Amino acid sequence: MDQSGKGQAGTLGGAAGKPAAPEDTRNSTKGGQTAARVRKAALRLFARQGYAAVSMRQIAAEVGVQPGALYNHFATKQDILKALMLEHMRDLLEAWGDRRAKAPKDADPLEVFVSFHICYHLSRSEEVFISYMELRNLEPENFAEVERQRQAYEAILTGILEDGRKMGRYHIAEPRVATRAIIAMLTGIPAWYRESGSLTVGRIEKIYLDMVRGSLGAAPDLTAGESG
Amino acid sequence: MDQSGKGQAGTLGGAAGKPAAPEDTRNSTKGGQTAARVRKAALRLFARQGYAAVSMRQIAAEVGVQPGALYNHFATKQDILKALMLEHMRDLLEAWGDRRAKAPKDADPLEVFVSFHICYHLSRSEEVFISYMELRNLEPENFAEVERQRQAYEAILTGILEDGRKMGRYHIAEPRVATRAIIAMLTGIPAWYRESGSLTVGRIEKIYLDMVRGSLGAAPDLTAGESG
Amino acid sequence: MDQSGKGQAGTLGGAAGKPAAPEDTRNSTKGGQTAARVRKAALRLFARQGYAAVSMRQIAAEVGVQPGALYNHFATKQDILKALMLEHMRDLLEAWGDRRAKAPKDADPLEVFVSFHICYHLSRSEEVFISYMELRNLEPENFAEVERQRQAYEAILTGILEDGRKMGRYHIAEPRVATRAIIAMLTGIPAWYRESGSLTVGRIEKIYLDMVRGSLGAAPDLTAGESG
Amino acid sequence: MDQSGKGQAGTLGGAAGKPAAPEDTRNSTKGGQTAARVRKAALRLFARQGYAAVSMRQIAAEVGVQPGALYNHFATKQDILKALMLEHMRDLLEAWGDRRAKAPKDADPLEVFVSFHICYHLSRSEEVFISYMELRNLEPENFAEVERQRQAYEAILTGILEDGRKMGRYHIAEPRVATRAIIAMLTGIPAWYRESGSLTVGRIEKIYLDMVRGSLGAAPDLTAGESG
DNA sequence: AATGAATGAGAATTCATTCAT
DNA sequence: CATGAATGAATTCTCATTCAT
Repeated sequence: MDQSGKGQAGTLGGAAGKPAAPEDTRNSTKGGQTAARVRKAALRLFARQGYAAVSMRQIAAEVGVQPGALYNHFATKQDILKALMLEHMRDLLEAWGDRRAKAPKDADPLEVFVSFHICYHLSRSEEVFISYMELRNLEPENFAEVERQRQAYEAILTGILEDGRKMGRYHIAEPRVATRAIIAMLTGIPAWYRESGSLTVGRIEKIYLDMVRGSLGAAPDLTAGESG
Repeated sequence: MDQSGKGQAGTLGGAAGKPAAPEDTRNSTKGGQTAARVRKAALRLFARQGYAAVSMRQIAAEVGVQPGALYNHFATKQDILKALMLEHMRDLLEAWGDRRAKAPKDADPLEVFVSFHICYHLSRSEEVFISYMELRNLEPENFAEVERQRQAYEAILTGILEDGRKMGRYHIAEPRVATRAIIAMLTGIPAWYRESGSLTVGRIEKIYLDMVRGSLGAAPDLTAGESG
Repeated sequence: MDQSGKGQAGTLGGAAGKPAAPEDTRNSTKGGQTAARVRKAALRLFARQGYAAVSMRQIAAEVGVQPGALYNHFATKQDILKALMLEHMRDLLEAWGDRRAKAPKDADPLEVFVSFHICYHLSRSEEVFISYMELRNLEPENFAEVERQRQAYEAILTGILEDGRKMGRYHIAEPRVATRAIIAMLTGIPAWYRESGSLTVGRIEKIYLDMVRGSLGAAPDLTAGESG
Repeated sequence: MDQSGKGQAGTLGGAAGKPAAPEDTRNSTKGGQTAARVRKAALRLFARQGYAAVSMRQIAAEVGVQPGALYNHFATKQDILKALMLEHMRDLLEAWGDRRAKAPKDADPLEVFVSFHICYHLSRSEEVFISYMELRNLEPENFAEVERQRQAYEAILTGILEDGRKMGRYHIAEPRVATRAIIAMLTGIPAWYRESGSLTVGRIEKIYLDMVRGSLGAAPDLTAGESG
């Protein structure tokens, strides 16, 4: 019953991002289409109101279907959440794999990661938001699976930091701590970013990359002037 | 059922809003004691399960009282959340006022703030957690009030950063962005910190202070060696 | 549980009358004053919302007192209703006694009764309304008592009708039926009467007296022209 | 617990308002049957105990269903009341339309109306009772609708009276007042009428018709002797 | 694959009433 | 005589889920 100190996240307000592609589940059948619409509706509603505050009836209404019909696609409400979160983590790791593969060999891995993280999190802000906020509503098994993937993702950055430290580029006391600090910093962006604001994504990437480098004790990137 | 150690991140702010009635937290009368116990029980439960997932029955059971008795102290469930959040923000700002007053005149303001933020957030992790997670469950008016205080709190750090920039100590493109980045970084700590872990609070303060300074382009503090 | 066919009444809207005199209970003590205010508040509320829909809390709020204080004056909510209804019937019969005593010996008893009934019911419309509407909410014993007094009141008119029949003035098949018909007709007045309307009470009395006389097959009263 | 024979009186009206959806009363589907049973149970219970004193649980128990199931048929408790009252008024006006159509051309309209009103109100006494007692529990919009129909019904009698006055048959000062007086008189019947009593409906009709005619200053109907 | 109706549990809140102070 | 706090039961209504059609 007691679950203390769980999942604090700050991407409040979230939801400014583009909706997940409906092809995610690659279903061209009528049922598959409905399942995708359920996922989409649940994603929006969970992000805005929270898993516990959203009813199956609300989701059904959003989809334009009776509540009972949802159970043709998901066995329980919990299963919808599980699907959203597991797919999000899987997509995140997949997307990182793609990005790394496409990056030039001589690119700064830290820069690639920071840029990727910011872009991805801004474009999938609802999934990201849910992934932080609703962890405690996952059943233990599902929670463990997501946690594993989260750690895998963190390990990517930790690896980059350790490599950089070995090469003398970064001065880091605790790579695991630095990893968390950086990811927290970056993940906070969607909480305040607005497309309508004055800052472009590119500018945000630049600012944050500089801050991240600085926090690692790295020499500033001299290919550009002082950021700002 | 217990799934501890879930992710926490986010930006924070705050301002000297209207204080809640001081009687709210009095402890002298019988009713005041019950009200305090309600607050405490709700704090724990909201932090662990989330506002929407906690029932008044649960709170009452925790307090050792019938559900109806809660309504002698709080008109609605929402009012409990409102009280917890407004009091937290008020306390946070008050605590900062105390800390700043006690700090030596020649202390580095950034260091004082970072140290304060980490200590306070580690010592009041449930309030902090709720303040991030349950914002969306606040009714608009209450939300606006909390938001005002949050912004006032952020303004403290922004002020420190701008002063440092004027003095040439910090190289910051966008103080508002830097503020959010730093607060997100610091606020993420309670999500992974465990008293039983190997890192002391003092050590965490040191590591984060170095990272924060670095992120601001400040010269490292040479009174100690490489942080570690 | 089953109370079929009870108390249909039509004095809807009621409540245009003057409040009952607070001296009803002849209490000059502080407590007596509160009791009177409870009665008054309950009268208004019962008339407007119905006994079942009014809470002790509402009554207390109207009186400006905490709910528990009501129990210093009435043992139960039912007792308030009982007091209002029994006092109303007692007052009605008392008022009739007064009126008859004051009437000139040669006055037409029917005219006196009709005039009395209309005036009294218009001036005490809330009590009247409650007396019809809330009969079914009286406990059986209290109901029986009120019913007895109601029958006593009806018997007054029945007596007048029977006297008139014996004297050949009225042509009535069933005096008991005629009694109910006339009382229903008269009691319906407060449901539509408005002080702000174009009809004075005097005019209403005239119209109804003519109708009542006609319904009894009496020769019209030639002391005035055709009513209208 | 059973206290029968409580007072009933009042004025009534009605008009050809918007018909409720005709599916409301269908009986073909399983749900339609349940809805009809809900209506029936609520009718009985509201008539006996009053709207405010009846709980959804009680209605559900009467229907033999769980309380939640009621909400598949009526969105709120208020909606049940609304349905009962609107349908009653609609049925009353429809029934009058039928009766008038069937009456011989040379029949006395007043006689037709009085006979219709008495019969209809004796045969539908629960609906009638609720329609008088629970008006104040209708939400304003629903109340207005019922009121409109009530006035339309009253207008039928007012029309008859005015026609009779023009023809010199009736001597009436205020047809609107006379309408209310007559309707109050007639509507009071179900409050005391018992099938087991000594008076037949036919006899009651005769007595009341004579009283009504007399109250209008009409010559008594000489096709029968003194009513009785 | 969807509907309409149902279940059984549980939600927030209110109720009449009691009682120590 | 009034208060503030409590009880225990009840209130309307919503919930996730099931299932025959």
